[in-house]
Amino acid sequence: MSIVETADAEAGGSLHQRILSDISEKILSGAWAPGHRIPFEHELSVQYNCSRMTVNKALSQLAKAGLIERRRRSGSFVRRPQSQAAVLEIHDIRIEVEALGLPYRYERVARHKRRSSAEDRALLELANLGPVLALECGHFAGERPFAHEQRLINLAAVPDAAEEEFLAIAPGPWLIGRVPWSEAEHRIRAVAADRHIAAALEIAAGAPCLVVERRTWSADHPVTHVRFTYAAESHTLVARFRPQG
Amino acid sequence: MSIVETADAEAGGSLHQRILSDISEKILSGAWAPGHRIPFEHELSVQYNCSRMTVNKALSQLAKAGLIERRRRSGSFVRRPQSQAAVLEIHDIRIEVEALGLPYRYERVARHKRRSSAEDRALLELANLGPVLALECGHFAGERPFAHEQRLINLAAVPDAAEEEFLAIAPGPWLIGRVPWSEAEHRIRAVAADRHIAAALEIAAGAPCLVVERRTWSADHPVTHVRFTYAAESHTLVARFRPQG
DNA sequence: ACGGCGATTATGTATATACATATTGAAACG
DNA sequence: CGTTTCAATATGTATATACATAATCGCCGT
Repeated sequence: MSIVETADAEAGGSLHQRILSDISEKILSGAWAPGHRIPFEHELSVQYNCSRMTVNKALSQLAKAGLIERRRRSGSFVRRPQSQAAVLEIHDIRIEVEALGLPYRYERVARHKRRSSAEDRALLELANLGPVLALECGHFAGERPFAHEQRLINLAAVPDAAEEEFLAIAPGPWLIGRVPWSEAEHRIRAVAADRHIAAALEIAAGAPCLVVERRTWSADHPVTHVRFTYAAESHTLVARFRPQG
Repeated sequence: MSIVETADAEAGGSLHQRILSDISEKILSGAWAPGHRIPFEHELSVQYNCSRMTVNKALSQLAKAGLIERRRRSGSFVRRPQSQAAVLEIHDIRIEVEALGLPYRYERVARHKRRSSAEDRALLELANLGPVLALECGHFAGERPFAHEQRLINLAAVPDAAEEEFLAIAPGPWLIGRVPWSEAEHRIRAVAADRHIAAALEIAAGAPCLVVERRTWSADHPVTHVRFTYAAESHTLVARFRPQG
């Protein structure tokens, strides 16, 4: 029967959002097993006391997300989940280089403390204004540049970083242990080297590079955003895993 | 002026689908650069001779897919190519493409059955000689090439594959379910497009591409090696995770 | 000039309605 | 008895309309 009526506390704000999250909760919790037929749009519109269009919006999104399957004239059904979890390990460049048997060298190129620009805040997903530390560093394998690092540190989350020069120690290892991260996000893509990167990596402008960006949070506070750029020949990311667990 | 009127040949079928793919084509092709303001809902509804709701549906999906950003009172803007892609876990291209709200199309380009060459055996980490199936396939998002697939299948491990033409179904989905994999390895790197890849992806030779290679084993037997090549603009891998819970 | 305030505007959500489309199940028919 | 036809039904798409919400612009008064 109707759960709603008074529309008490909820998250999404909008009604279709709420319907969507109610249903996906049922599916993800296992209350509605794969194959289970979801109430018809018409029934849900009565339950939630809304129009069919609103229910349709929610169900369409669930279908696009792959949680349910819709069949005309038959109804909507919970789909079997079909994903495997893979975890990409966080890599420490020194270890990568040394694993290659090459001597590792670190170099701090630049360091600026500043009020966060709009771009900084976008990269960090930082809501409020506040100071950031912008760093630029080189990582070398033997004589050759191995990776170029561009990093932002949210000084509101890590005030100690303001006092550190990062001349002897790279920001990655410095942060680890000092700031326990609770969540991280990697973005991996290929780009053409611009002039700045080309010079830093000693490659031709326009040459393909692998970019790995990582954003890290600690207890919902953005901590750091870092972009590593590797010359194409120098690097391959490897992730090995087994299905499920 | 109105491009539509008679609603000539198109793909998605529905109007909002068509609007969506028109706009994403403009964005993915670079015709509308990041920051570009997209016509207002009102303007598009005039252009396409439809209601604002229909345009809204298309733009909302584009926003959810991350291609555009919508700001009240200001309009909708092309976002920086932090395009979208499912997490590293699922690597089903159809799902990635459909998550963008674009129609997916698959095409088998070539298929050869042959005795494994030395290179084949190296890619598959295959110890003994034996037949392999070499496939080349195209994956499209709307009209644009999204990814190029080059695959080897170890026929000793999957004899059924010798009888399959892979004209209607992509080898990835075909293999899943038929061959339970026990282990997989990903290699991710950036390369410059050679002539073959450039032609397949409709990009310039030498342009940066993201290459994802996956090797899969089932009970210690190599099953398949696949290489997906993406044009740089079209793809960003995203992996988000927590250390434990 | 400066700061506040309301009007304007684009998007966000929801509604009632309409018709299209695919599929099911049952009735009609050879 | 099998097949065809047809109506019922659930989803798919589109429309006109309405009001909410947020952000911007310009006006106004101090």
